Amino acid sequence: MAGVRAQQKMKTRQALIAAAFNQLSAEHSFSNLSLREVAREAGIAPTSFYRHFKDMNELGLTMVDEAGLTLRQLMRQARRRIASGGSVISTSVLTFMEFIDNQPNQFRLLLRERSGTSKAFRSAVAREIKHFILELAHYLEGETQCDSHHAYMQAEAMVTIVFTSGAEALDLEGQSREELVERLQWQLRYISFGGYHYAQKNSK
Amino acid sequence: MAGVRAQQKMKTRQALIAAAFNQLSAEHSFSNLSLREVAREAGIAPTSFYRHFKDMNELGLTMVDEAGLTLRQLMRQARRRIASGGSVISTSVLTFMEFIDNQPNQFRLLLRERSGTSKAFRSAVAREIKHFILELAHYLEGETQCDSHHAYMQAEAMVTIVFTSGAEALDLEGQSREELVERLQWQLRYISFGGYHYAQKNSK
DNA sequence: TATTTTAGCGTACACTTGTACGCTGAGATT
DNA sequence: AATCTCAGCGTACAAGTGTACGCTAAAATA
Repeated sequence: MAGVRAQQKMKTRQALIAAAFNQLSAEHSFSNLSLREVAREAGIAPTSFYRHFKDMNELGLTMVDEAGLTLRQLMRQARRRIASGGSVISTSVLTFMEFIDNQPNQFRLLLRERSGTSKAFRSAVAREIKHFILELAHYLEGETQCDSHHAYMQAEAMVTIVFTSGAEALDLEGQSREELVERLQWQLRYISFGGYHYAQKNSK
Repeated sequence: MAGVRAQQKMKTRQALIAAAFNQLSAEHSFSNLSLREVAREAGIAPTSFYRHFKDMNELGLTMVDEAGLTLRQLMRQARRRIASGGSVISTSVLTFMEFIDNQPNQFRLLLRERSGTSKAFRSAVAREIKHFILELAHYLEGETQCDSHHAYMQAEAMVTIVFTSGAEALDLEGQSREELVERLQWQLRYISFGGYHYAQKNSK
């Protein structure tokens, strides 16, 4: 019961996903990908694509899931680093920047399809980002004892800013990138401080 | 010297631009547009397109400029409203939401091409948004006497959040949209308050 | 061992795309 | 009035697209 067959199928399925991610770049978004080119890079005939996915859309949604998974692993990693004594803000930012450097195409997918042309994609990405926000909100709530609604809004604002800065970071290197990170950290402090203030005020 | 000729040319040029904007929608982004379809809607032969633009790219950049212009007019309008006694935050948010309702496709263009597949587009959009940020930063600097670097970072964070909320607003209506606006306003208050605090602290 | 299942292939087809090329006729210029 | 300019057209083509259909061989099942 080795399942030689199923194993091989999984392998080319992964090859398709890998090929698709690989064809994403600064100049190539998901909607630019063609079934035929993806199949070609994965080493199968165009028509064999359908043995794995009904559609390019189905492939894409799978890719969003994969990127979401990476994002969650990232969060866990950041939490570990913070727990072992890192500054919250700079550790989080650093971790996120590593994500962008290591998996730029996963990030690009989330970034672009968040406001892309398919509602299914937009919802899928929104769902992944919401996980991210909720995690952060939960953390903030525990840490600062503010009410949960304020914690959520604070987390949402932070994630928004981190994401957008990530997008800009994709086009930058070296000095100007460090400046970006610096700005981002200040902006997070603004939100943190302001959020703390209003949450306190409101809880009275 | 009526310039009948030039006048007519301008007219079909505008028809092309209008057709292109019209074909943008939630399900259709600029890179999905085809030269032929745009020409068809504008009522000219595909090959006549080249009498006006070298490229679809050139058309697109023109469209970004136009959207940027709208954005600047918007700012002026918001300033007038504030000057005549409106709350800064709620007036700004309201004005921006009007933009999204009135010119959703101009907004979509800026939103998507900001992280799109053409560097030229990304830079063009970034330039327009930078105007927006600088205007706001200037206003904040004058209003709160904080140092200009902090004012800039504050403005940048605000614009980022407003833009992203705008993107979400495109998919929402009624109740949930009002909730979004409510959240957005809180988030802006966070930044405003936090920004004020750090700017003060730093200027000593 | 005989039978069924299925991942992958090749061919074929109907479309759509961008754009090269040369023509025309109505304004502009002289 | 004679000439020039040029916005718009029609034809044509090569390239690329998604996918329907039927085949094959190897793995799975009986």
